[in-house]
Amino acid sequence: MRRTIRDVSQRAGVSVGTVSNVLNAPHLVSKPTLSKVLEAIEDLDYRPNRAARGLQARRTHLIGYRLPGPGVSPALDVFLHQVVATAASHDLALTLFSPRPGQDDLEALREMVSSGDVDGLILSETNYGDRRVVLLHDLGFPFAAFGSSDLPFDFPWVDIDGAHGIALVVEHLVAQGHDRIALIAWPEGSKSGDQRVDGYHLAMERAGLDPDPDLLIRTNNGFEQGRRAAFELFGRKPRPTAVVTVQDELAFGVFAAAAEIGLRVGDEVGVAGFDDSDAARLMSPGLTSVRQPFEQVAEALVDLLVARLHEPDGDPQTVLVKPELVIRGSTVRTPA
Amino acid sequence: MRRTIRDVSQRAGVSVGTVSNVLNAPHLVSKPTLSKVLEAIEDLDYRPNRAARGLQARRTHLIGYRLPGPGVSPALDVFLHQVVATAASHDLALTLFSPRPGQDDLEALREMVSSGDVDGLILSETNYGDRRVVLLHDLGFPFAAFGSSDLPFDFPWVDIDGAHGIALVVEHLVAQGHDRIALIAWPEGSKSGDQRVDGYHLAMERAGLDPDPDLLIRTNNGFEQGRRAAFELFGRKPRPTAVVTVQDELAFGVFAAAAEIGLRVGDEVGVAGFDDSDAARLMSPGLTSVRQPFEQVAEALVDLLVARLHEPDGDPQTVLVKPELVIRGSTVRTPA
DNA sequence: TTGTAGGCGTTATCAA
DNA sequence: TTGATAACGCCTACAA
Repeated sequence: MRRTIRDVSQRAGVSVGTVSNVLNAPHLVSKPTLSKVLEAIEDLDYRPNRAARGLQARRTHLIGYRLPGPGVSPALDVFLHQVVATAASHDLALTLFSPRPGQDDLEALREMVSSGDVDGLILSETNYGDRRVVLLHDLGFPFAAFGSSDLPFDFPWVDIDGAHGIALVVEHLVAQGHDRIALIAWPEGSKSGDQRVDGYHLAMERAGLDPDPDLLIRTNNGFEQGRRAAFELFGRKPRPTAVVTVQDELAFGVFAAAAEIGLRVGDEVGVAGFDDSDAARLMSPGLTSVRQPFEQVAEALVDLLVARLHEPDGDPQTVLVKPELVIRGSTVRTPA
Repeated sequence: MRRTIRDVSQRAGVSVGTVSNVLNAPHLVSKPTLSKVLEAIEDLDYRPNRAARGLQARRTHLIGYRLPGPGVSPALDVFLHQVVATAASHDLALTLFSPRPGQDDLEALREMVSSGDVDGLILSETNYGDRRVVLLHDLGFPFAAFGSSDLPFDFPWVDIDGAHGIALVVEHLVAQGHDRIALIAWPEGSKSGDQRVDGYHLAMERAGLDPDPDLLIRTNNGFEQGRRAAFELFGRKPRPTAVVTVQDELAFGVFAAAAEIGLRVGDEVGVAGFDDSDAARLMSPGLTSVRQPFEQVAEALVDLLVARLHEPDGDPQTVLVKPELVIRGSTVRTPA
């Protein structure tokens, strides 16, 4: 049974205004009235109606998240869980949306904004010159983005330091005695991809290693892509001693290529990935990989958005979180 | 800029009621008025405010989904995507929730219901005697459940025919010439787990094979659990020729045990899983597994819920979808 | 400290 | 076919 504030007021023998005050400004209410009203609320299992509250306050207490396409986002469950939890702690609920068939991303966004269905938005997979960010910025609509960009204005974002992640991998490999370290990366033009390549170059340089351009291959995500790239790399003379990839699935392609050539992963060639997917843990040998702290990202995104909601004109904050290296058999030689 | 229905009515030179009719009952409006109003809507980029609409109609146009804990639900991205898309086609948006820390599932549910924040709910991981289902049924609140149960009343659910899935696996193995087929299943007491065991028994019987109780091991999810169970099974005399599991990760544990013993998966022992996870595809050999059609489930769940919303007292519908066998190297002998 | 009244944006009702 | 008006449930003034 759904109760209204009026039901409560009648049961407690007070006016609706007083009940409202109990909820929103308890310090204005006398002790006895307070407890009387609280009891009535309890008895009736009353909760304020969000729609009505939102209508009056021009706030929906809802934030929106543009759901990425299937297969795009590793650990979506972890991420969403933390977004929901953090949002709840701010008395906010999360609603998901994605463009309707035939509708483009910007239109979908514009619709979210003009319908007033949400107080703010969380974007992910931000990229160079991201038009969604430009749109929301121009409209002055509160948002926070997962991923930085290269736009001529500041906006609130949270990013994972991919350069640091790849650098951790390279450092680890160097410590293992590797000196011909190859990289399988994405084609140029994605912010997160380029960050990872930068991290590779930086770490190679710091280790005093010459980053041979022949050891950098660019390709899209995928097992087969990784396999093909690995064959190419294994054909180079001298052969790379280790292959780093910007995504786990690429690394599994490298596993396959190594097996076909008869190279033992771990002992004869080091292989590392990025994402710390389930498969990385389950594979044999396990795949050394970079774990992205999605919980932290989720929490930071909501916090940044909430800050925006409260102070739309404050300076946009940004957060860069450091990923973590998970070392497994694929980069470690088994003792003889 | 957020516009109201009043802005539109003024621009079009009609009353707000007429604008509302254009939106909700266009057949009541004359052609010229209609186009005048539509133009004004277009010009102002007007969208009705969901909160206000919901307040008046006692409908929020929001449905809620209880987010399962991280790691529980394979292919959450696929599932959510389809839920969002199907919901959108019914003019419904999806909102996620999960119990606050310290709050139990039933309380969270009760809160969703009494706040009136959502029109209906989608539950997942339904089990025997599911108290959430009982609660919502007793309250008469619209919902649809992913997973059937054993309750003394009917309710709308969608389930994947796990018995059929495991039966497909067994039939496939029999066709490959296997006759000692073991099963690693979950402990008794879960509906979906017991379904899968039933499917095993049924298919064994149909194949004229004696289901040796020594070849059925019950354990919880996990790599290590699968590995231990496999060691036990491989100790039986005569040794099973194939091991079926009710979850992929268990199967990878079997892979590991086989490798340690020196048994070649595929050639010397057949192994099959359930879920068709990414890892199943990426492993070498690939893991034969049962693919669950989560898109279909998602679509059916929303459709069932919508039916409920429109006709709360109709007979609850149920949908049982058939999973699909994906055959990979783990159950196929490589030709010599 | 408590009560009353107006309005948030929409839809439904009823009269014109 | 259209327009005026009263809800829907809540919060914020302001009055008592």
